[in-house]
Amino acid sequence: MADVAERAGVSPSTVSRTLRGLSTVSPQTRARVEKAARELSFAISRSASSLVTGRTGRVAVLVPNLDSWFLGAALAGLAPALNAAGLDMLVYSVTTAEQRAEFFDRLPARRNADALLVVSFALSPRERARLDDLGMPLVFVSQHEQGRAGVYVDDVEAARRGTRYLLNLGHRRIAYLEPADPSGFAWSSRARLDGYREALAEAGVDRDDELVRRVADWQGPSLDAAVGRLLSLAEPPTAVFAETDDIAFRLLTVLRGVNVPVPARMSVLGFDGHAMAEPWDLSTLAQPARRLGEAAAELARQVIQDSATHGERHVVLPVELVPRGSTGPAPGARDDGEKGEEDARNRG
Amino acid sequence: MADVAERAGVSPSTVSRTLRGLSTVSPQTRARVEKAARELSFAISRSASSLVTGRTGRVAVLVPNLDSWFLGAALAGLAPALNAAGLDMLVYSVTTAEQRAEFFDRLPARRNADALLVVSFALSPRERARLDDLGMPLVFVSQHEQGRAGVYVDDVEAARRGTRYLLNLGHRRIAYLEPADPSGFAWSSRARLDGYREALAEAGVDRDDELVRRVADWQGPSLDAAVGRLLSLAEPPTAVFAETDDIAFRLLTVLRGVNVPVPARMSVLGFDGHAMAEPWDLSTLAQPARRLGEAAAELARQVIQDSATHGERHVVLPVELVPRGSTGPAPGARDDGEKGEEDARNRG
DNA sequence: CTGAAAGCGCTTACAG
DNA sequence: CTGAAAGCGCTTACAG
Repeated sequence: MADVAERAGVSPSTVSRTLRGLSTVSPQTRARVEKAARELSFAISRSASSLVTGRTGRVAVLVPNLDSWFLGAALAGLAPALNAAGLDMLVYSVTTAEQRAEFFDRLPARRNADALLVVSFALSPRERARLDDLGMPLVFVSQHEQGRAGVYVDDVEAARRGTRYLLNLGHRRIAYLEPADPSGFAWSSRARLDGYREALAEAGVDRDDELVRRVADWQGPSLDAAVGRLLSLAEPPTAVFAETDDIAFRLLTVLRGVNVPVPARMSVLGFDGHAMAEPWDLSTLAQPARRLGEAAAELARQVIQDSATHGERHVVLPVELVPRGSTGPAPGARDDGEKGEEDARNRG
Repeated sequence: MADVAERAGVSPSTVSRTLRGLSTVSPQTRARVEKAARELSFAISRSASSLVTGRTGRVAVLVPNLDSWFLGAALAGLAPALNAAGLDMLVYSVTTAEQRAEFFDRLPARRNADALLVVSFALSPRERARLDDLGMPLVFVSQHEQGRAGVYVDDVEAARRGTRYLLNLGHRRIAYLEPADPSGFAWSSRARLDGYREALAEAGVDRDDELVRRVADWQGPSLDAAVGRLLSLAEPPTAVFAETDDIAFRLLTVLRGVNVPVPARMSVLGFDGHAMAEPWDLSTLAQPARRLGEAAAELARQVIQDSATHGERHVVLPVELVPRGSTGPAPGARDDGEKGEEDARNRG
């Protein structure tokens, strides 16, 4: 910066003011400084400036993994939005206990990032306390907590709508497949399961916990086992609600392999709005992952600007049911609408 | 740091030495300092230390998007490996011309990151020049360039092997589907197409550019059009080699929709080793995306350590053909091996 | 093995 | 509108 000052024939103070866009610089001076900076390909040292301002211009993002569709989409929304706000994005993917200890031990200091975005990550009480200790402004993404800034969807309501949709198709035996999270790192609210149960209760369908099965998160045989259990019940389900599209995809594969036609014999409904849901013709509850990321960036900006009032900023984004070919009427269901049509046809 | 020094009854110099793990600190002093630091939840300010050392402890990663399977997997390998080396990961997703100008204008200064990883991103000559000007150490990931550190796979060889596999199944009319990159941001070497052509030439199959079609990168109707073209040729293909698994997935969907059985009437081979390839039963050339990321982290470390000798570090990782159900013998092909078996069976 | 002092490259009152 | 000076929180020779 001293070089730029010399070349432009001004003081470092003036260079600093010019480069930060302060208005208290005369146009001629500004022009000279900008020219000098360009000629020297000068780029400011964030380290030095953050040392004095106390702001780093950086936001840390904590995620439980990086190779899931949801996180990719959320980051794809988050990154440009942060950059547009002049913030850099530091990504920490914490998947092992060791990394976890490291992260909370070393990284979160207020001085190394202006805010921490916690994305679908289940903080322990101790971790929470440590972050608060450090005065780290927090934004929760795809999860929420009282008195904390957060952006998420209404899982209960969405799951309720999804379940109602299946009920409306005449299904009464509706199974629910939830992912087991072996690491326990991912945040889970059980909200989707709650929504599922509420919708069944509303419709007067008896709760049957045999229909709720937990399956290993990614690949592995436990899905086959779950399907086996469901198909061998005295009264097997005619529809399955999968807590994530990833599970739904695997389920579709298993069903195809064991010659259970979808949706003729089994309807399948997913949750996420995964990019592959359309090619798979999977009915799903689409959540706006990208927009969650964008909203998170906006919250981050606000929380950094005044960390006082950030407590109660909650942004809830909508989930849309996208009906596709993987769901259909329950086999043998007495669907009055369809019946009516048939009658009409027969009369015609 | 001054607080810690006071609490431990030592000088800041000693605190600094302790925290950096220098051996020139007596065990008792070290213990006292560490205790004090813990009690104050002290975390060092990277800004201050990088101001004096000239190192930021950060690596910038430039990607053309964030929501593709490949980048997710690569980042999933990269992030923990960088963290393990004590480096933070700054992610820049540059997808529009505006972001692109911003990035090269503002961010890459040597002082704000110790190295830049360029992942599948096509730099313009001017951008290259600017980065060199700034003395930014570069590592190319999933792309390569003479005299530059890089980690990638041998696309030519892999595509050659994939094509040979189809040839060995008796296919002679093999189409090739390549993605169109509307933004032009993604790096492309044409290497896979070259490998495909080489294998055909080796086998004495005439080159037919009617069989090579470019399709829009993501969704959209252009794939249907391409399939229409192929199926309406005088001599339609019996196999399709898709440059990416994403294209292959969409192709499988289209083929199913138009009642072309796979692989009976059409074999489909992908490229990537996408996580969904197994559930889709898609034959593919699997590249080790995660390991590419890990290797990139290692290269970054080396390049930072001595930027002098980083020129010629090239790491080439292997691609494996994973045959699955989407590929089979060409219809009507005279496969001597199978013929032999049939004869044997008939004799038995 | 430990400390005092200088300095990294900025920003920010304070003068003018 | 501009400059001189102090200081942000570290690290690093230099002494001892």
